[in-house]
Amino acid sequence: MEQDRPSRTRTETTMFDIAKLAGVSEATVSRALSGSPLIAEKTRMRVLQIARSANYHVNINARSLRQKRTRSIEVLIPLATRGRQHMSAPFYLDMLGALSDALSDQGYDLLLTKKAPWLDGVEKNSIQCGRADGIIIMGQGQDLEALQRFASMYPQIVVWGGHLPDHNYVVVGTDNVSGGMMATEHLIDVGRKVVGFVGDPAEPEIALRLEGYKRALAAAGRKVDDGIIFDAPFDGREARAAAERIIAGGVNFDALFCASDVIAMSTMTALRRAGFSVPDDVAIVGYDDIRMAANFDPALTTISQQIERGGVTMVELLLKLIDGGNAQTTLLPPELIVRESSIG
Amino acid sequence: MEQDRPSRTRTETTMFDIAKLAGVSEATVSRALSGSPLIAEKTRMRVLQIARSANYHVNINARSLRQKRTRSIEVLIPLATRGRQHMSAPFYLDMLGALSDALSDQGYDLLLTKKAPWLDGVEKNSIQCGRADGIIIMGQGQDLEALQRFASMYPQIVVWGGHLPDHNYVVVGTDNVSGGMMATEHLIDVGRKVVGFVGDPAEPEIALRLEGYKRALAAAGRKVDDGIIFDAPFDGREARAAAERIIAGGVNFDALFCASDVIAMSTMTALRRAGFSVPDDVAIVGYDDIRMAANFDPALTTISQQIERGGVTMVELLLKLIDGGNAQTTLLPPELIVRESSIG
DNA sequence: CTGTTAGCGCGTTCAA
DNA sequence: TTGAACGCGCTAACAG
Repeated sequence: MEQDRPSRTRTETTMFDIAKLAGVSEATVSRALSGSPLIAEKTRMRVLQIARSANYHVNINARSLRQKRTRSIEVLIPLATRGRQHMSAPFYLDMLGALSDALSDQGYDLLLTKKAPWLDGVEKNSIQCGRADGIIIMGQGQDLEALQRFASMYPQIVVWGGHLPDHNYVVVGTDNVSGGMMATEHLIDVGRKVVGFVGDPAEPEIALRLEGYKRALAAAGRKVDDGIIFDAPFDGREARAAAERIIAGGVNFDALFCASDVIAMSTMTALRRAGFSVPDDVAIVGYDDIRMAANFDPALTTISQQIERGGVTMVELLLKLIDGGNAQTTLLPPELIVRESSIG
Repeated sequence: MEQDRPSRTRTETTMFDIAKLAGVSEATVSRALSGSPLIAEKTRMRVLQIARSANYHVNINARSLRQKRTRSIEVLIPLATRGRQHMSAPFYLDMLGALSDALSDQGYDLLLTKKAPWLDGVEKNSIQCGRADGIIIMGQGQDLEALQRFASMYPQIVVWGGHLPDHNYVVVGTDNVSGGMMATEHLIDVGRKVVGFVGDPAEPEIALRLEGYKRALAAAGRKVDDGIIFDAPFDGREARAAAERIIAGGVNFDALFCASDVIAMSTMTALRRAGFSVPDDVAIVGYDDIRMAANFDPALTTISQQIERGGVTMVELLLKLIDGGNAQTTLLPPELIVRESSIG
């Protein structure tokens, strides 16, 4: 009935085999391996010993089917499919590492998917297929309504993103308004007179950073000048070209708050090529604190998001939701990392 | 017996429900949904219609258990757990994107794991647990024997890495020797007199690039000078410090072939800070062609690895192995991308 | 503490 | 072309 695949020589050993070897029932083997208290320590040791020497491993599918729980979590990352990259790809990838650690610490597997599920309606969603117990979504994306619809059907989700009014899902993220304020205040504090902004506010998190920027200006008694708010949408590849366009339009600013480190680095490169010095002519602050930021020249002043803590928090809240508990949207405090690109 | 978790209101609909709704047997529903030819087209349409409107999805665990096939592949990435990062992290992450696309094109899911399994012996290996049908391992790591042992137990693996003699597993990778030669020849061609090397040959791929470097020097009739082969092991964070140490030791070279783009960028930054110009004083060639390479200042000359094609190839070969077929180790040709860091 | 029993949801045989 | 029956490998309930 089942033909062995040619490449697989060994027959799968099953719990039945171990039970026979140990002279006990399958149930006892199951209990021994799952750490149940309902078993004599002596029996457990013997079964464990036999299982190990037979190189036996519990079949995960059977276990998941039986328990109706997969112990795996799907992580959705908004990396574009070919070529084009999300502006904050390095940040998301660092976060992926943090999530991998946090999930593995909790005994969960990580199922990685690049597509945003709400783009396809609810088809192929891994919770309903019984493939995952919950979903972590990196970034709210640009169709907030679709995300709301999705969340209303599948409550076991946690979203990394910005704290918007009236969302029906749990959000974990940095306090972007506060981060935007910190960056802008810092540029004002170091004596800059005309502080511009670079970023695409179509992304909710970026819009909040822009809001922080405006508030900081207002608090300093300065006028918001739309002429130096550069909101042309662009991804990582286009960042450099966009920066060049900005410069070509005239450098009528002496500081820029860039809404991501990738934008900041591209802008710095474009500025230097155009003959401007960073930070002498233009001071720069980025956002994210990606690994490269500290090694750039000049080292990039930026707003750090607590990646590791963010990953741990998302996992913690999601597991709470899966257990039927409540979870609160959580904003982590951003931190200003002063390096060289803003002082001097 | 099974208590519903509080958070899950809706009862899971099963194939039985669809069968009842459609007035057919479960077997018929199964056939309709799996595209079996053993079914009347009219019946299939009706069942499909009903399944869709009931928002029904086949339970993946039950299917996997029955078919002994999970349609998912585990991908192992050598990202360090906390803090320290692998030298070529950006490259591996781009490759992860390519793998995700390639697997999804073939209808496979991607299970992401950071740990190398052979470090733990064969425990927790996802093939044996029935969680994945095969494994893609990014990088051979430094314990080649352990990898060999692992491969001998689980033939369904494909490894990204260097083509070493006598490996018992399928390798996909760039021809690193040839890549190393191209980089070095290029530096010689642009007139550089003293070409050094930076990289840690404990990593097999790096060792092969170093081999290419040496061959190119020999072919040009030059002596290999160990004094300018800098092989201190370091990861992304330490790259900058290492570069500073190299410079502090005296810049008795006018070109460096850096075994990764991350190393190259850190080295360029360190050189510039020490008052040297790139490429005027020291020409630089990197390896990987990560996204940032083109946007650096100066834009980085580098050896491009065909990431997308590499991902597709690995998936293709692995699926062949899983089907019981044969697969050959495959080396893809590297390509020299000339930018600014090496000419001028 | 242990064994027996039942069934998770599905795909595949075999018989009709 | 369809249905009935079975079992994939495991764990939870129940009885002892």
